[in-house]
Amino acid sequence: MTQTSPSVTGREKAVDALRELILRGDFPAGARLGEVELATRLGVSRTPVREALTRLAAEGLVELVPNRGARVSKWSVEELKGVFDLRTALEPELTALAVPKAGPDDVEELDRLARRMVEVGSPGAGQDLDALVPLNREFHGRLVTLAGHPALAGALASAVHAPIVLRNFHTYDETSLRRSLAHHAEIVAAVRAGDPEWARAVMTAHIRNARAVMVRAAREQENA
Amino acid sequence: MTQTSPSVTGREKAVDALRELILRGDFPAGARLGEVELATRLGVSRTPVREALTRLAAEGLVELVPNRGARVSKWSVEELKGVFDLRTALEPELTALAVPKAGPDDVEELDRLARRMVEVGSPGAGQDLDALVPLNREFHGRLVTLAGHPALAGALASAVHAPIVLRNFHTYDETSLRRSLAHHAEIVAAVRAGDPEWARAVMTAHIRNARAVMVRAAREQENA
DNA sequence: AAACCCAGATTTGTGTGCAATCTAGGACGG
DNA sequence: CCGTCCTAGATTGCACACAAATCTGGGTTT
Repeated sequence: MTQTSPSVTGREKAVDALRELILRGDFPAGARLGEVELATRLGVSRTPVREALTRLAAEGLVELVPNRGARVSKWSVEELKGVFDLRTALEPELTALAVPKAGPDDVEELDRLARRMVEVGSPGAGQDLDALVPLNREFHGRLVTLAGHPALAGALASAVHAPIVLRNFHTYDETSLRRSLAHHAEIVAAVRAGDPEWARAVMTAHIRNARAVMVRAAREQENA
Repeated sequence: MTQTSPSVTGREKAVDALRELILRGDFPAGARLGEVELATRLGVSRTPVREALTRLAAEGLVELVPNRGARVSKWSVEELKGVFDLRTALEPELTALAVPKAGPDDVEELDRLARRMVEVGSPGAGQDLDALVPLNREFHGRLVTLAGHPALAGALASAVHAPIVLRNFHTYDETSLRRSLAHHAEIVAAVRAGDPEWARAVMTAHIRNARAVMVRAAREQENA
């Protein structure tokens, strides 16, 4: 679902820039997004900014209330559950589809990403939870791209955004984090073995593990 | 996925009006959508029209090419298959979720819709395939709403649009059409019986039947 | 005759002004 | 003291104007 076209128009530039800003966490969830503020920051006028906001609203990244402007989306516990239900319905299937399409280079790259995540994710001196976010995006994104199924991928895209905005890896307890990293490695093994059902099963477990972590974190935050 | 808010702003008005125009078939698939033309037709300026177009593009109803305007979406055979894969992944699940939430009134209404579809859909003097389209939308829409799962429903929405734009019932052969109408009745029976798995299975069959019909029709059209 | 090229016309992209709406804060009355 | 009303500032929604890009048709060249 990444934008691959040249994007010469200001609107596309604004969409990509703003999406990246939000996904990278420059704006906290719930933050107000003033049109003039964004226009200044992105170096364009309000018009392309408005169009970018409507588009990101359609992607689910921002919420748009008439006459009251835009905010970075927030998710209630129930909404978060729903988002992970959606991932559960789609991402294991996409993973299974990706398996027969993965060539040696793809497996190699997935393996590299999984190993790198273990490096920066393991507790200790070198741990860097923020570095985990882009690596994780890349890992899941590669699998989705390999699947070669734009319709499913498009439907999944908005569901993948939610946990990213919530800066997820900081909410993992150590056990769940290790489990999650192990899942990545096991998915690579399944892909290498050419076993779609194995990959599907591990991805399902991976998502349900993440769901448990995120739901617990969101519930705690709601009660605070 | 239906817009329930008052929608006082011109943009919302434009989105809803334009979506309805496209779904009702006022514009054929692939038709060019000029901004000034739409602005005149909807009685607003180009600005809200542009925002409506970007939103409908996100819903998958229109395709937006930079500097070259908007067209009503067309689907290749491969894309159509993908869209039905998405429906297969989501709609049976939503149907199963709807079963325990349906009250007597809901069952009654679904039954009424299913019967009405048999009336206007059965070959003979009273057959009116165009009248089938809104009834079918209503039937599936009710089930989705009952499920009470906004995340899944949102992801499904774009997938439901595609067959509607293609004015689907004209492409059904008689056997497939009777089968489709029977599915509706059987889903009502499953809901009445409170059996989610039954409902899920029939909905899966319903979608695969539709998929076969649409794919065949699209392939013929592509070879013409 | 076919391909190319170039200007005019049309259409989209962007900036900006103004009206409508919302928000914050204080004055007023209970 | 608390709640309501009202006003001022700020922000969004929309329309319009201009700039940039694309499309069309006719004429020229090979």
